[in-house]
Amino acid sequence: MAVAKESPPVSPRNGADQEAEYRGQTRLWLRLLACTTLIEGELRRRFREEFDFTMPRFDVLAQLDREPSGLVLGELPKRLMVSAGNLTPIVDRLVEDGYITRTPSTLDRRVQIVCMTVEGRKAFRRMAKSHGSWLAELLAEFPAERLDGLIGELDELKGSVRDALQKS
Amino acid sequence: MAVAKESPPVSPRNGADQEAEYRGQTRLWLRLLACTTLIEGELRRRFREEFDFTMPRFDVLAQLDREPSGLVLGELPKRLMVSAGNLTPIVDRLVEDGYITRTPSTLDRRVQIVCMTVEGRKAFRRMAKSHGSWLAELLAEFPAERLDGLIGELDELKGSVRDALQKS
DNA sequence: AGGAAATACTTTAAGCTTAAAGTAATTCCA
DNA sequence: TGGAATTACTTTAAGCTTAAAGTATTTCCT
Repeated sequence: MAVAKESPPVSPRNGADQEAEYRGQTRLWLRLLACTTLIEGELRRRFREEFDFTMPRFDVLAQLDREPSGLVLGELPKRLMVSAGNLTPIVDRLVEDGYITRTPSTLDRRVQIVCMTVEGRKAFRRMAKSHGSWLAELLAEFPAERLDGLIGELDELKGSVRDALQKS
Repeated sequence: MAVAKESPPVSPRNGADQEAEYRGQTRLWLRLLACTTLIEGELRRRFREEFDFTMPRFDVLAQLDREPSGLVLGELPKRLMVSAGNLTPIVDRLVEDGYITRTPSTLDRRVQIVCMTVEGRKAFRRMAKSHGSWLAELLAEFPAERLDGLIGELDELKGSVRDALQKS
């Protein structure tokens, strides 16, 4: 839509030509999605089988692991790129299960501080180690010397998409 | 885990060394996930706003678009890499809404054939066109001449992961 | 001061997702 | 032939996810 609008073709194009215009981008998207789905499914399966845990819960712990003094609850949706409402029940359960604490701020009664417990940190370290080795296993056949190159490309891709989103 | 088992280090390693061993793979995974999440969120938002539709529904139609004579229902979970139970309510609703038909096979009463309707095909074409141009827009800043290279890398990555999964 | 706007978070409704268990039909094979 | 195993699909329970609406608190501004 925006493409056709922003750079109108000199001559009218038929459906096939238009399709050809964005085939590369569509193919890239499908590959990206396939890779992510494949890896995510396997990671989820292993988290469940080995630790009876879910990835969203792990992701929350991973954020808190980097913040010894805890984090304002509202930071989590931003960092994890999920909605705020999403986190409420996930944090609820992590508190229930003793992995984290949720403390109302004394300065602003709307704000809550979440912080990993000692047990939470221990559990996270254990799971993080497995998580890393699972990834190393799953990606073992991909040439290690090309990892950084691919990471760089994906970084650029992410930047491009962010820029495009800013504009729209 | 498997890495440590399959190629035991000559000398014992401390935690930091172990972590370094798979940091590249972890970073790659996080980039991959970030790119996918970013794009997927935007596509979902646009599907909802423009067409009041969801991506899983679109994915089903995309599969059926390539099969003029329909598809055995059981093929969908395989192609879309989702569970069978997942598709039941999605297909239910696509049938309800008139996008597809679901016909019991006369040869095997366990089997159902799903097939796009004329209206479904029309709706799909319209959405697919937008889908493509959205992707072109979102990826517009990424150098077009490097698309194929990245696609190739992701293809290889996918193959590597598939191989690793086969082994495990 | 005191009302409007903004902020932080929760709740709700709808839909996606999976694993596991369940149902019905078919095939396999002894 | 007739029971066991397999296959195709559905159902269920639990959890993730979002958008939108709701609540409580704070800030901003007149």
